[in-house]
Amino acid sequence: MGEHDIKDKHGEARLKIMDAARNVFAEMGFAGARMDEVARRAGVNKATIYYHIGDKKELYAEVIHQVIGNTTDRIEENIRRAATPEEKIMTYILTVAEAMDSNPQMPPLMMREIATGGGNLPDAFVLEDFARMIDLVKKVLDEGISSGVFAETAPLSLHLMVVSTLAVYKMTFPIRERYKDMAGDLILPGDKLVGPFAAQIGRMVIKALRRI
Amino acid sequence: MGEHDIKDKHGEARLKIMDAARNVFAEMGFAGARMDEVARRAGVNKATIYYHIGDKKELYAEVIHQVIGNTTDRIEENIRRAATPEEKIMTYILTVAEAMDSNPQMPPLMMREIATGGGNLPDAFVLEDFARMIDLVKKVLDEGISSGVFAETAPLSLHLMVVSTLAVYKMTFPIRERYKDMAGDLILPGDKLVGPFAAQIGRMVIKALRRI
DNA sequence: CCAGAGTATTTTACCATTTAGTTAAACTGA
DNA sequence: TCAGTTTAACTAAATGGTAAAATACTCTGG
Repeated sequence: MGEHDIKDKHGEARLKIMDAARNVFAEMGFAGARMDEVARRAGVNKATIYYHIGDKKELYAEVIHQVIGNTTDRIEENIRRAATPEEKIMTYILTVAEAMDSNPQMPPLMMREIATGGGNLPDAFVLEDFARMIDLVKKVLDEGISSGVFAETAPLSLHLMVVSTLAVYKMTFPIRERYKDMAGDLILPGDKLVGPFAAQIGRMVIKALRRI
Repeated sequence: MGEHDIKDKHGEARLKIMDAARNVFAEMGFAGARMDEVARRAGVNKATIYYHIGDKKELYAEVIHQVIGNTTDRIEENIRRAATPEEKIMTYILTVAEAMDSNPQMPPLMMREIATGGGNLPDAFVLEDFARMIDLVKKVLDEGISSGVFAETAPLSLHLMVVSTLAVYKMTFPIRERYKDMAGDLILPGDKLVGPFAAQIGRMVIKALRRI
């Protein structure tokens, strides 16, 4: 522990580097990201990155860990406050949406990582975070199933559905924006998830989960 | 037209190049893809790529066009054969699943493109293909809504949900495989979409769409 | 409180490699 | 011969990474 805290003492350079790296990796992907660009945005010399963190791979792993861990924490916390299984599902969906809204680097990082088959994922953290998340969903589903409101459903299916739908909606904003004129009312507006879109997805998911 | 046919005459080099390029871009993304690697896999000198197709961007655009156009065609065709709106929705989902199963480069290409905000998308084709797809979904939904079986639903929401869920499931196969031992029954097996997974998603989506 | 030795951090300047793209020569078939 | 095609060889720029000098900071004994 005490290792992925924000930083103990004079971690200002480290913070600025991580912040810049998160954005650069999200925008350009691992291969597209440039160490020079990270240094430029962090307002730091490139060699400083190597001094504080390490090479490109280590920097990337650090970024992924930070983002995934942070989000999982939030969801776990919020879900506790809801009462019924249906409320818990809705809370879970809204919290994922909220996490993506307030942490816009998360969807692209996630999607790119998935697109590479997780090739750059550092085992250590990710397994833990990921398993924790699925387990969370499973518990809510089990509660709903045993109380008779939910039909039998695979937790992973549900989770993939929720996360991918929200992430893709978020990420397609520029594309939707670009083709707005031509497609008219077919195109949904906005890039905020929290609001009509997340609510609609929430309702659809709950309907899909219900017995009968 | 006659321009995105497989090729008229001695298009063997072109075919091999496109085939290699599709795979390399799918595996490595645009920035990660190397022209030398494409040439190597195509069994062709690098300069031949520039002679037949053009630079990296043109090659990429060609690949995207081929993949998206091809898939949209298939869905449009298959959906015609279904009778009721519910059957059409199921057909639509199964066809997307089938397209992804038989064209495994599609999900990663799609996801990466979405993750970059469509930055590399060539306007010309994509707009057309994309609009066609959404319009298709809209017609099926409208039919179901006016006949009273479906509730009002945004076509784009539905489409994003279906496509992203299937793509993400497909792409998480290596990750799921990797963590199989630890997570036990939480992890769904297999990488084929057509079968239990697509069927389950189909059922869930239809339930979600139903009035009441 | 301070000199200055010692440590941590940052920067400059650089290298080796990779990579997109080009050129001009060689080859092929009609 | 000649247009179409392929190839080897090359270039220029970009890029990940490093070594060593320069700077900032900390801590000690006087």
